[in-house]
Amino acid sequence: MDKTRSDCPISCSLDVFGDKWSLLIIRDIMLRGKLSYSEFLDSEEKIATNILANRLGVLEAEGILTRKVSPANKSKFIYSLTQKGIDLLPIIIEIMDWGAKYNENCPRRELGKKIKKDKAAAIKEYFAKLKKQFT
Amino acid sequence: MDKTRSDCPISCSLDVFGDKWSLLIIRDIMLRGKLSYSEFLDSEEKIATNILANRLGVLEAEGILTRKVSPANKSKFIYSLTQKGIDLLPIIIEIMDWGAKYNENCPRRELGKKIKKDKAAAIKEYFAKLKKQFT
DNA sequence: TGAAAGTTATTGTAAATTGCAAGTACTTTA
DNA sequence: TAAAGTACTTGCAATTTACAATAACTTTCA
Repeated sequence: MDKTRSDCPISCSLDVFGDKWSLLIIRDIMLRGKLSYSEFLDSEEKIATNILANRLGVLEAEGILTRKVSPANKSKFIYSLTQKGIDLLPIIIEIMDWGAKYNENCPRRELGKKIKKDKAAAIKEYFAKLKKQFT
Repeated sequence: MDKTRSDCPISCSLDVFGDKWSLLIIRDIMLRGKLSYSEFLDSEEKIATNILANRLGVLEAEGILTRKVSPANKSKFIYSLTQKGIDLLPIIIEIMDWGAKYNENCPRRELGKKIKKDKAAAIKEYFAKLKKQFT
């Protein structure tokens, strides 16, 4: 991080992921099983390649994700969430819940329905899933 | 809203408040008792006047806050949270908690400590407080 | 072996957004 | 009636973003 605007934890968090793209990358790796640059690139929101490369660099520099060369394909990187990245789950869940509640045209899918039914249980379930997958 | 990038609830939410400033305005009105343009303007992060005016307009257009002329001063507006705005509380809380956890230099204040002790109770307490204040 | 395809970027240019300083229109206060 | 306060708007420079093209590298396949 270059500079923080204040010592408020909300402000410091927004300094890291307060933009239209960072949390969508986190969503893709956290909830949609995407692990590589090309998978992130073909999401429906159509992120530009330079923005994607920039955000992956920032998120890696912030210790939210890490990358290593794919064993199956040495020209490819596999991205993983760190614990700091996994801990973004409740934020993602709350944003998803709010968005689904207030947008007619945003259907709740599997996770969205679980959240509506029992948010705490859904968070717990996905925390366990992510911990198993990434650590 | 002009256009949404997709029908994903996370993407739709970020279309509304996915920037470095919107949630700081929400923080100010939600947690710091700020109610007017000039109060928002003198927060420590130093938002520019044109950005503030633009974000207040967007947040009002999205139905997250409303404004009415101040009874005490007819040249002044008083901003209030709608239910849609109050429902941003869990997002704010989770972002605050994550930021405090991962930033050495972000001390937990009163609410931060409550969150760490019992997040669900803190959210419940503040929901009640906001409901009383704004509805 | 060598051409084609796939992956993770970088570069260039135009458009959009943001930051900063100044000014405006109106109201309240002294 | 002058001064201060409030909620903006405007102009301009700097930064960020979008979009297209290209590069460097690896793997696949004929």
